[in-house]
Amino acid sequence: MAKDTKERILMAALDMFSKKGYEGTNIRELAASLGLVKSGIYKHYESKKDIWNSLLDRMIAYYGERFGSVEHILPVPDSLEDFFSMTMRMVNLTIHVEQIVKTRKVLTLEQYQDERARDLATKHFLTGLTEMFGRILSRMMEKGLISRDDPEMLAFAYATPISALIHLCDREPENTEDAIRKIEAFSRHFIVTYGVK
Amino acid sequence: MAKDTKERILMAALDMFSKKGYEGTNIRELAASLGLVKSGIYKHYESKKDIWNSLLDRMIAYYGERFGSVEHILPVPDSLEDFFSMTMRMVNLTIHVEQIVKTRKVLTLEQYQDERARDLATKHFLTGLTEMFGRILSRMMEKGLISRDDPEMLAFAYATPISALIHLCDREPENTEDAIRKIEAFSRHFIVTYGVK
DNA sequence: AATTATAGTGAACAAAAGGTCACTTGTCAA
DNA sequence: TTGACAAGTGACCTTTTGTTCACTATAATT
Repeated sequence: MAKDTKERILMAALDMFSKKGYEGTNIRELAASLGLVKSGIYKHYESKKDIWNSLLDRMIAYYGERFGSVEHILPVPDSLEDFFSMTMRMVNLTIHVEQIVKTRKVLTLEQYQDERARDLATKHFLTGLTEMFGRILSRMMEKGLISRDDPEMLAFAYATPISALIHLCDREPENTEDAIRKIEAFSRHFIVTYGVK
Repeated sequence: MAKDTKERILMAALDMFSKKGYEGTNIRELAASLGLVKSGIYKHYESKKDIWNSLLDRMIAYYGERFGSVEHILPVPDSLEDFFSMTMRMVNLTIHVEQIVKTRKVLTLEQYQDERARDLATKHFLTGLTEMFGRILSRMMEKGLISRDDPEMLAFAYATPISALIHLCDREPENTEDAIRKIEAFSRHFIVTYGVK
């Protein structure tokens, strides 16, 4: 009689939704993966949709924690090398933390069905990363590390190729190492192009 | 008693799959959207999976036609302005031709379920565009329009931001105009950065 | 004109889906 | 010790799902 069953259901749902999508997920299997029977689920959630909405609530809240409070520890790199390694640290995190990977997959699968998923997808895949790099690059320009340019445009040009390769890792996990090397190469190329020597 | 029912089923399936995904699509609705009853479908396809596989066959064949035969009319721009307008023409096509949009959506939704969809997704979203721009940029470097650099890297840096905004249009069609303006701005910025004045 | 293949219908079916409910069991408070 | 409550079970219900099949009507073939 675990008290954390409600939480475990949410995590199992994230797992199944990220693999089979909302429609492809069935409650029996979900319950079985937790070692209980389907009716047990309904002691914690009213319906399948309720699980879904709770999961989305969670994802939105989590996203707000990490990216929402913008100035939430924003270490400005003090060298181009620092900028590079900071990028790679972030990339490795985003690629290897299971929960983040699953979140991206779920948003990918449900973006056309659920409006909140749609909005969160845009943040995750586009505006979030871009805004973050926008602030960083802007500071780096002030510091003279990056040549003066439109920081938003540079951030977009930096974030989206990286995002594309992160998506590739989600789709083809067996090619993760290749993708990471490509991100490294891209980052270095970006620094050569826009960095101040 | 239309002879082209088989074809119409495929197009209706593309439409529904792109909206609701494979699992979310049901045969009754699919049949109804064509003005016939569900059992009629089975006169043309053995099963739902058969429809899906036929659709994938079609998408793969179509992709091969457009991108596969690489040198299939590859007009090399003879000015930077030409490169820009060529980009925008391609973008407008890819964003506004319904069938292409639906194909992207289907691949997005089924990329984790079906291996062929997965492979095609990578081509559509990443390698296809990149290879194409790689060839173009390589020629432009030879012509002295673009500064000498790694053409593959430049192509990647050019294709993926555009691809990200195409995805945005699929997700948020109401923001299509904004996205197109952003692509224009990005393309111009790219040309300023790498173009030879 | 007779026949045959093709396209489509409607009823029926088995399996799987989400969900409900009466019931048991273990935990904690009074 | 007792009572209340939360957590979990198993049987059951309804709907929806993909699929089949006997049958009809039309178009093409002999």
